[in-house]
Amino acid sequence: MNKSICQLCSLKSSAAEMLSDKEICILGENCAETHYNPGDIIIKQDAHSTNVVYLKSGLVKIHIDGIIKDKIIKITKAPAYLCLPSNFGDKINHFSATALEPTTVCFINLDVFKKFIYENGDFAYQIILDMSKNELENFHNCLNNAQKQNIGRVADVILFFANTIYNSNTFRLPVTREELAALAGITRESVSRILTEFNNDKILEVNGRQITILNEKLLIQISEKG
Amino acid sequence: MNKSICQLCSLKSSAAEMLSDKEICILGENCAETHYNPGDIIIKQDAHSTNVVYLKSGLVKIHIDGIIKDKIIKITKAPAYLCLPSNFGDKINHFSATALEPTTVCFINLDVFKKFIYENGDFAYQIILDMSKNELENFHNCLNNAQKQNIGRVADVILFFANTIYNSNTFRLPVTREELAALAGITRESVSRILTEFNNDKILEVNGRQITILNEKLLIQISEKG
DNA sequence: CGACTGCTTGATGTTGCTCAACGTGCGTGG
DNA sequence: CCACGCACGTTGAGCAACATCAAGCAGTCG
Repeated sequence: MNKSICQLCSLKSSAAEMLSDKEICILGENCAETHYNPGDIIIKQDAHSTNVVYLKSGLVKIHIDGIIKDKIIKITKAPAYLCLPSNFGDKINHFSATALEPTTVCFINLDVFKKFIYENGDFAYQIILDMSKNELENFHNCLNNAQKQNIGRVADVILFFANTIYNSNTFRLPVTREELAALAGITRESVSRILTEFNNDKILEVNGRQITILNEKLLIQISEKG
Repeated sequence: MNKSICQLCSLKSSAAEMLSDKEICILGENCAETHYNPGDIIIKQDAHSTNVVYLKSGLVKIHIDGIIKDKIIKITKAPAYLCLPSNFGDKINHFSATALEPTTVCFINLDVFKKFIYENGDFAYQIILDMSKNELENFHNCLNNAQKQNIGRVADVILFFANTIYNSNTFRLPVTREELAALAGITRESVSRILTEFNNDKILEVNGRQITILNEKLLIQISEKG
């Protein structure tokens, strides 16, 4: 881990942009940067949550060991704070976070972070904005998972990677079929079947993890109508 | 609607407790109290979100018109802020809120609320705490709905009313079977079947909307193992 | 009394999970 | 270098869980 020079950081969060020079200095002294490779565990579920975790670059999955099987809550792209609610809730990490791509993370001292909230209204407001957007997104996901059937969920996940993560209709999945299933809340067999079906119907071109969307309109339809 | 005298209000939120006398005064001038009866709509989905909504007393359901059918996101008991994320997100209400019992609500001017966040760190921190707890709860719900089968979901909902809403093993459901189904994410027929099954197995005593939990231990087991 | 709402129960069809078999690529150790 | 185990992926068959459809009942309101 390195003490980071936050003044020079070009990847500040919108909240950190609100900090004064003096506060940025304090941040730098209470902040450690770490690098992770794909598969590395960044946060472990049920561990004590002692730091705010800022995802500076990279891609991670937020997941939880369910009673029965692992469930991936969501995929988060930098920049983002990871699991703020765990920091302020009961101080226990409710989720694990694992890197999917090479990822850089800053661990920020929780007390310093709190101090900023107390003393810098603009900072606090940005954090609240951030949490609000997050929660709305989560609700959207929940609804999908609650009402759609398998084919719609898979369509959803594909569109999510295309639109939100890679901004491209052709991309390489950063996850296995197993993880895809955990994300959609179904079995890996079902994922497999649906992907080959999409391939046969010329909706996708599937080649291992390489995906190309051929008929986006239809895919959106499938995603929407369930 | 009445201008409320916030100074004398005994049902302040933990955030409002942090306000100074002067701020409470400002709050009083920018706050309107309204009463609702069961079935009354408090917030309407897709409407412009112009006020912070504080649930002072009563019980409401937060729901959303899905593509296919209505889904109840959750049941919220006073005291609580309703839908803060909608206020700070895109200013559109993402959910509807409907009273289930006689309910009192304070509408607070959003600009005044923001001002408090900017200028009073304790207030901002309490709001963040509140949102954090909310989000953790929501995740818990999401997980349940994602992994459990029908019988476990119904057990969950019954335990929720017993433990969280009424703090008693005998209570009267504030919702129809239809709403119970929308809350558990299943059909009303399934709810019906499972409740009679619970009744036959002496787990519950079901008498219309009147519920008594006879075998809580078993009910918890059913809820946990899915 | 008829219309309506809320609830229950049974019959039937569909969805998707489980289980099992098998193919493939990769790394390890003999 | 080959044999083997292992993770990942695909495919098919059977079955359980649920939704849907349909019918009927009780209570209520005009």
